[in-house]
Amino acid sequence: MNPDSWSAWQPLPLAGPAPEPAVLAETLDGGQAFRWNRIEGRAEAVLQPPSIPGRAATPLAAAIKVSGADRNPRPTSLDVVYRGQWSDCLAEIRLESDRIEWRAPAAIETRVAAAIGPYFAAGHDFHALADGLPWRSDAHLAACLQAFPGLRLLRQPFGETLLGFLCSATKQIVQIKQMLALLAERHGAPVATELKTEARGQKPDRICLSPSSVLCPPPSAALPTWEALAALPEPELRKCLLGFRAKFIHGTAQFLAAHPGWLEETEHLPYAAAKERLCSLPGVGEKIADCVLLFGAGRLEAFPVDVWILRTMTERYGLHGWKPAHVAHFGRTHFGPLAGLAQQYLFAYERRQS
DNA sequence: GAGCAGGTTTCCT
DNA sequence: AGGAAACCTGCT
Repeated sequence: MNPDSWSAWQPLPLAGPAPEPAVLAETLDGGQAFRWNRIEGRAEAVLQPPSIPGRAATPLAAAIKVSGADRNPRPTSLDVVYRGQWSDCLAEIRLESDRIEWRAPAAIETRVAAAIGPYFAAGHDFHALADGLPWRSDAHLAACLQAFPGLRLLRQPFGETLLGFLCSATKQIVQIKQMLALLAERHGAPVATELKTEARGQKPDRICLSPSSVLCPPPSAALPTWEALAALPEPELRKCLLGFRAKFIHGTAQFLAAHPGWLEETEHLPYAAAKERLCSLPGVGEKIADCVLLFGAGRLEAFPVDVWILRTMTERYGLHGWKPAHVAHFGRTHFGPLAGLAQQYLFAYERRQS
């Protein structure tokens, strides 16, 4: 077996409807997670355009599609591949017409196979869950649900989610991704060193980051553990573009190092208790705590209020002049125990508008 | 070159 | 309690 190779593509069975490309993009790269990047479509994908049911691909149509793909970077569904990482896993995801497929470096395939289902909360049918939201009496919510069919919440590793959102204060997604990539590259453990061999020997995939990116090589290191972060002096952290967040991350790392097991206990506490504990960490307020619990602990009652949600609730729900804390309370009572799921749809919708 | 960005903390009234 | 200002830094 060649350790440099990738496993075969295999289906990722997710409960609920398959997302369309834009919805998959929103799920992986829309602010829940910061470690997914769209990579260039592969030759194999371009040469095998999907046969769309009901629209048989004539040779001419196929030829047009292929030549069009050559000139035009706009991807067809099979061209779209995302590469992402979490804990000590690295995987690629692509969208078939009716399902999601994944693959991993062959050397870590077993590990990824065991972890990818939980990461995607594969057993949760979010579409069915969303039916329990008050969309029947809330026209805007109904529009948001309809606009993003197949949108999912991820269930990321708790500690990594905390790190990601500690980086998020007044930063855009691209910049957060840069910080985390830098942290991983400089202070994280390599995930699949075999890949580096492959990347050197063959043509590496291009990483697509919106602005001219700091990140040319595809990331292949895990994020640093909190233990590793605790061993770093704060100036070292500042070198990773963290700015004033470095102090918070340093402080949190010191606290966690002094309280073994604290993070894992927090992860399994009920929502209110977990949130209270998270908010006691330096740099963690209500918003970040809710994000960590929603995206890193599966607490669907968490209702993070960021500027997008604030805008939504102000403009579309008429809550002019409300403070974030009041908006959060309104959201939890109006949307109920799945408020966090509603939040994700509202968030995606609002972002698309601008 | 000034202003701003998916937030929290601190310092005010 | 509630409302500014400060905190870093890279990008437009």
